[in-house]
Amino acid sequence: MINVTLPDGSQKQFEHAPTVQDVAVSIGPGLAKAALAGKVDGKLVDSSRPIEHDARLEIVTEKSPEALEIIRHSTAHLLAQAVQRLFPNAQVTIGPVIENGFFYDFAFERQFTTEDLAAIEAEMKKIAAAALPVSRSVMARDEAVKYFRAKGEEYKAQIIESIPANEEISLYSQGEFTDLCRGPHVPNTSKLKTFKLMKVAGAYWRGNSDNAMLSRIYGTAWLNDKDLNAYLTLLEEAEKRDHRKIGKQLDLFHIQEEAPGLVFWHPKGWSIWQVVEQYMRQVYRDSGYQEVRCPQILDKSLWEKTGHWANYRDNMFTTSSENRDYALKPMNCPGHVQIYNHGLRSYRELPIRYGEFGSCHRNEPSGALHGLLRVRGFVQDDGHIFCTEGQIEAEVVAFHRQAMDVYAHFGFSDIGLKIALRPDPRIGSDEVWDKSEEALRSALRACGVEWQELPGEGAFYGPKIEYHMKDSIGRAWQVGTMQVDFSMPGRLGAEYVGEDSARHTPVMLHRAIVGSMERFIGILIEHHAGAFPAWLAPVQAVVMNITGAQADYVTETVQTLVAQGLRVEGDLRNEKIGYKIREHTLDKVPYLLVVGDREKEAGAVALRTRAGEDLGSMSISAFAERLKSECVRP
RNA sequence: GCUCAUGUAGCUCAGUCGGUAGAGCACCUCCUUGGUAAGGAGGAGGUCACUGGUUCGAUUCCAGUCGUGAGCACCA
Repeated sequence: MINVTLPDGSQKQFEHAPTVQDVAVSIGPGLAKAALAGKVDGKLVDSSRPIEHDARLEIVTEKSPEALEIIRHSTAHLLAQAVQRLFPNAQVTIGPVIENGFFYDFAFERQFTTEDLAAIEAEMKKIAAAALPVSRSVMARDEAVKYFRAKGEEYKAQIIESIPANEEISLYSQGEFTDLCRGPHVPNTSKLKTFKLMKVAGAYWRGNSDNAMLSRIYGTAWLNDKDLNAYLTLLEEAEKRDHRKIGKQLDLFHIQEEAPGLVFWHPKGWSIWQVVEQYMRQVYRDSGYQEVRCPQILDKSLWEKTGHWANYRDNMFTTSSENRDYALKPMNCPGHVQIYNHGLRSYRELPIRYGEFGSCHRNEPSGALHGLLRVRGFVQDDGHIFCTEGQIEAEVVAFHRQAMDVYAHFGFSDIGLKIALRPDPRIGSDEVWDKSEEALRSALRACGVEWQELPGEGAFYGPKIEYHMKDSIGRAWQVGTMQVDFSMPGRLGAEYVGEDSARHTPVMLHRAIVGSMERFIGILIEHHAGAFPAWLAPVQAVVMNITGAQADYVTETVQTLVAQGLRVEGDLRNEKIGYKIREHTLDKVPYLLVVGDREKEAGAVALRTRAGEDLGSMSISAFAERLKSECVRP
């Protein structure tokens, strides 16, 4: 007798071990039809799995949170089956579920192309329509290796060989197709209704660039068409916001062939940059930093001391002159240490905080470049704090609060915190790492916030807090960072005289709030879709005349507003007012000021927002006050 | 860096099964002075990314280089 307890607490008895499906049938035909899988004592299993002892059971249907993952996983198998039907020589490798979908990597004599996708997708639809039952079987490991090798599936055999010999290997079959898989899967292929193949790409076998390049097919799968369409709409929305596209449309910046990964800032883009930089400069002042400026190019010997020359030379741009080798700085910290070292420091001076808008160059691999988001030349709002161990926590807490204020001011309220812990190749003893990691934890604890920990993700010289901010369409971007470094000050000979009149090595904190200015502005562009709030907008208002009769008045009005520090332009072109409004609306100028005889007469402007809202007529000074009030720092 | 795709006027794109190219917008000139998302007419503008090869002839086909895009790898 098997006792099955359902989520509502009710119990059902069965003579012999029932399958999940049997239990569903016993509850009702609707549930029987909807069952995708089961959760037996909290463990996900196939609906065909027998329940052999008393257990709690939850029937997984489309309404369950686990449903999507099961469907996506099964759709990955569907993809593999379709590919092998159309391309019998293609070997299967792995096909996991990822955010919003799945992929499957194949080893094939050529890469798949976009043209192949349509045929593959059609075959998938055919298999789904055939409602092939999906069945699970178990095999001993070595037997499974032989089985796949006999089928010519070398990659699959390798995967299985890496599984411990005593472990049970489960296989899933649908029609002629069998794949190694943990499962669970849907009971038959007709449960897979809403999917779409998205793109093809190369991917290294086992994620290692020394290995063969496989052909990867990405797909997405959802419970219904509505969800699929919502996802596709989101992708379209993201594409519309692409900062490379908007940067071109709004004439903010460009990148050209002669300078890959390096940005030419146009007047309007530089205007945004200046607003951000001046704001961050004020943040430096407000939080006790002294702004400094260091050379771009430094002798090789310095990079040897820091360890860069040995470990990161490939990523540094180098140059030479008169038999000396130099490198363009990839980071600002060594420079700041030189300033710190220029004089004998006392414990009384600590903490010393230096801030720089530090221009850095890193020779990123060409394939990594991406608009403003991944560049070879960039400017960081980079600061370094030299302090004692005892001062770390207070400094981290102060930084955290400041950073959160800045993000809020830029319109980001959802910030995720992560602590990246010791990586494998690293410098410094475990004791120092324990101390550093704990310092970050206790600082965040003092701030009363939650964080996630990422083992192995820290920098080689110390752990770091990462700030990830979510934008208006829910994408998270890593921006700020706070890193504890017990190593570099010692390597570069930084010291201070302590209370005991002996020399000590200070701790160094590396910190940035916006991170790279280029990247941050790219994120701002995408977050606002180019419609910047007035305080950031390159042009805050355009004054336009209806006929030539108001030209002088427009010029005067522009001068009045510009004199007050507002970014205002006039549009005196011989065009109809509708044309000018359309154009500046598309340029996403926050305020459009229309001037006809009536306004000229009254010394006023007629105000319209880029959203098309008519704010009526107001005096020039009233408008100036309105705009200024929007630009005030909190 | 790797795989695949891609590179035509300032922008967005068409086109040439090999005979040196076309649209819309933008730009310039003229007409129009019009009250809230495109008034009209005309004009100018391209060594079709670069370098080689095949060919009577290449922007078109082939190879390489560079850039860009999507992934992968990388991101101190």
